[in-house]
Amino acid sequence: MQVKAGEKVKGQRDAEATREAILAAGSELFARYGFGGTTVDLIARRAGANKAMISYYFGGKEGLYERILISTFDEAVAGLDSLLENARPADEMLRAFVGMFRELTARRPHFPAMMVREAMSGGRHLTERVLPHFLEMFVKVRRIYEQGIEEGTFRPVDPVLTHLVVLGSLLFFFASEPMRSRLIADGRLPVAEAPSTEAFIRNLQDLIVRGLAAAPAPGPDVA
Amino acid sequence: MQVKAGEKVKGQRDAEATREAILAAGSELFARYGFGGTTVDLIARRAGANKAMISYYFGGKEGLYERILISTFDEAVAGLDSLLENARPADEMLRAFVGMFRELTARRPHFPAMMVREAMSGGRHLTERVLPHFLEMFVKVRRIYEQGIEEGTFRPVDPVLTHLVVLGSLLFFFASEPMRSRLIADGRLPVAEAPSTEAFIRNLQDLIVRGLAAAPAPGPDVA
DNA sequence: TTGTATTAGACAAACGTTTAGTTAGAACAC
DNA sequence: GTGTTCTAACTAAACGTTTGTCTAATACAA
Repeated sequence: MQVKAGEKVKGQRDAEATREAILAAGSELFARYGFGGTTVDLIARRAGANKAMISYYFGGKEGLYERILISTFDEAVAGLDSLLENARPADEMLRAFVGMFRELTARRPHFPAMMVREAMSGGRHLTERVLPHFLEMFVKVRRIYEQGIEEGTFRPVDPVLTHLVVLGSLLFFFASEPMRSRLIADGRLPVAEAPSTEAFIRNLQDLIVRGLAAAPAPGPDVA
Repeated sequence: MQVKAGEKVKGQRDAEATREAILAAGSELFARYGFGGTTVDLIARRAGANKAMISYYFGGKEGLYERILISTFDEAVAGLDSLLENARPADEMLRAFVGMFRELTARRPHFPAMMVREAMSGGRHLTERVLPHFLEMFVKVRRIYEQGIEEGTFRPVDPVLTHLVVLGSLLFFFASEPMRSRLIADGRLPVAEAPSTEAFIRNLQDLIVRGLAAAPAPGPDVA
């Protein structure tokens, strides 16, 4: 992708490209197999680099993992910030949040699995440097639900519990993509191709907004 | 828990108890840290057994993992079967499914994390012996949505996409328990104690049934 | 004694990291 | 330009550790 040139004196072939290749390979493998389920050897091979380069550039396997975690979560926080800038009715905000999440995963396909893994392990690798970014994300979304209840758009539900439903749906859908594509490739599922991401997103948006509605039922469109 | 006694000749102290202890320790650690993130040494220590016992009883680490997977999924299938025996309106069935899932996790606390891990890895350990049980589960739940649409209780939604929302919510809620309890223990969350499971289940049931309703809005009770 | 249960230790393979050395571009002197 | 020096980029090999499994010996109930 984008290589910051000129900034540093280039030693040999393409320093930044190697870094990026390692980051990409690491993201993919860590997301899929977890920290313990991946070897630096495999990461290096997929990146087309020598495995010593991982220590050289990132200070080791742990350093690489943490770097990937931070940059991934940071991007999520940035997406949320731009979303919350201009206030709108809560139901629109909620739809926008789901849409934003979808765009985020288009740029960072491994964000959901990384987040789920951290959630399951109790944040084994969520160091003091990452945790604040992580928590920030949670607090910000919560405001959407509280606003919806205040303005009367939503029923008086528990914001935290409701957010867990939305977030869980999104995370699981994207994180479980490997399973779906494997089952479909093996012909073990009755469908010919994977469900479209767009259809899932629309389905979730409608389901949640309808489920939260204080009034009988709104409805921009029915799927 | 329950020890099947008398079935086999007991050699020394308590053969079955050792097996059970290993199974329990393995379930907990595999669920939390994954297959690669756990060592047989740790499992053995937590089970109070010698690590050679894992090979002795289960044919090694992989054998133990697979055994845990199978028995866990089998219990889920059994729970579903008993649920689908007596037909009721689809919205009731859906509430019952969510409730059944909750009871299942009470008996098998590590089922959600195990399932999520398999989904993320593309079923790395889902061998030919486990897969059928896994798929059976999916097909059975799908019927609930199809029935609801047929009988007019639900809007005409995509059954697979909708099920992904429900399942994802449930799996993530239970699988992410380690993260929540850690954050609360560290005082990093504004709440004093973890949200109650019952509250989450009720919240999800109401949200989904309302979100799927064809008619304006039913509602046994509002949380 | 017989057979199951259990253990400590040995073992090779796999792993992450370090090291020593090589390559090649850039900077400088002339 | 030419030659020299310097340094970042990179590699292959080695290292020490960890890991899962296997072995030989032991404990004990039947």
